Amino acid sequence: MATKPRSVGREAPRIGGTFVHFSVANEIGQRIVRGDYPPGTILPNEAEWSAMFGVGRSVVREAIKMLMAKNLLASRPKIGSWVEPRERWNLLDREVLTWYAASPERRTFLKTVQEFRYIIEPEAAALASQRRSETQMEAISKACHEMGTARTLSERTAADTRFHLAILRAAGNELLLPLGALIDSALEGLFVFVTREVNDLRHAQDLHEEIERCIRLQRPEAARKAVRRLLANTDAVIATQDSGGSGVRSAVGAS
Amino acid sequence: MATKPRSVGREAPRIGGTFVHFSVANEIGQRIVRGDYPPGTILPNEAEWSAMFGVGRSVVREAIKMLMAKNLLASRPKIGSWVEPRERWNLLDREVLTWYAASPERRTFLKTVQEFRYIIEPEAAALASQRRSETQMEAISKACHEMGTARTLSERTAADTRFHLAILRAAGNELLLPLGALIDSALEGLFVFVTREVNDLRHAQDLHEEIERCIRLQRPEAARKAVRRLLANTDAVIATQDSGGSGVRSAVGAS
DNA sequence: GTCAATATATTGTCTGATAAATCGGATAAA
DNA sequence: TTTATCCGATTTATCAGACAATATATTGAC
Repeated sequence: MATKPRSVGREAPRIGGTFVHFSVANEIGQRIVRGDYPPGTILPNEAEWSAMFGVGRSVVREAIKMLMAKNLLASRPKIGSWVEPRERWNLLDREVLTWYAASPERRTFLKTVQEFRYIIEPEAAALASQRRSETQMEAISKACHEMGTARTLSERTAADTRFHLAILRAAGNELLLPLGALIDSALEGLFVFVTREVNDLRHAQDLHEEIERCIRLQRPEAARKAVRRLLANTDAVIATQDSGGSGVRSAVGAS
Repeated sequence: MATKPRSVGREAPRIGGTFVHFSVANEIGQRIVRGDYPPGTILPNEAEWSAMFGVGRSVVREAIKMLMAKNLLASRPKIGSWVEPRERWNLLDREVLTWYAASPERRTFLKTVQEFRYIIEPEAAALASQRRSETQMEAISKACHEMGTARTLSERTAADTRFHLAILRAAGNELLLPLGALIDSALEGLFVFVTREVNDLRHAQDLHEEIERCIRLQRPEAARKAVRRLLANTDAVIATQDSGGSGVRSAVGAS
């Protein structure tokens, strides 16, 4: 069973468990967001991609349809496929955001996302403090507590993410949750973590617990302010690493 | 040119100017969001869709890839395609939101979107009042003025949309703009308009102009409050129509 | 020089065939 | 009886080759 014949009739049709059209979409999408093909550019035609990646034309077509669904490109007969203007891109898409995070504009990306959190999260916390059910409150408290007792950094980050998502869920708006999940997954995708001294960690934990308390006590305005304090703290961390580090594994966590 | 021969060699490969795979994706997507196939359901297979719509298999496959790109479904050999759980859907997508708006849950949708605007737009206005450039300010003022002088309702609505988008653009966050465009297009997709008496229209116009003024004078906090007032006004309209109307062409505009 | 017909290149669509993956049942073994 | 293994069937994944539709570019006519 360990060594099945595996009769490879053709060249590997799959790569690492994901399907080929997915890989191709990923590759082309990344190139577009990265800026290899600026908006307005006519992309290589189907045949060229096909030859370039060594896959069938249908695979290329399906990959392109996936990118069309994200508004990264459009196409018409005889013209070819072209990159859509940036404003049309569906930036609120997990994959697109991931590609963005991996692009040379990573710095801009970080600032944009961080600012975006200033808009979303305070309000979410306020809503959550008004509407959270008991079960939702438990989930929030549990995640918060687990953040405090986490032994490894990745454990802590995971709990942090759960904490934020639990708040968004408790806010009870169907559009808020995907938005938060989007941001979290984009940041997570950077594979970078907050590297703070213990003091900072302790401080961050206090800030999280304050948020938890505000939501428990159902105090919207206080919750809003608490979240703002937490975000300001993260800002400071970003700023530090930004100015200080050259290529220092710079740094933002889910918190 | 009006009556080209059109030599239809085969059965109409296109429908109303849009390509077939697009129509098919639209149809299947709408059915999923509408709830015809609840999450977890195995969808009809390629051959069935193909026969059902009278199109080739490649068209079905490409349509399905587009829906996969929106996380509405996933598929694997021998299993077929199944509807993904709702939490995975990319609700922050223009088309998905449009399908949602057209579903039986339209009521829920309206409430969710309206609440969402409470979160986004006040902050956007505050940011805009701090960062708007002169050109951006001109765009905002122009749209606001055109709202006041519009002769038809649809003209007014269009100007209203421009007004909101101009503010979001001036806020200078790359993630904010798609979000606003998303909301506007979703509401617009409802094909419903605010039907107020002249008094209400006048009042709404005043509220818009107040926002414009706050942004011009660069007063973030005042802008925030002005937007909240505008939204509250819209809320009232929705509530009225909600309780009053049976099927009364009920009602939300871009404002 | 302007306008119309034609050539051409590219995507859109259809069809048929092979590969891969997995479910379900049948069969064999403990 | 229960468990493990194998085989067949079904469905998507992929390939390959064809024709249709369409818009640009070229060419020709006036």
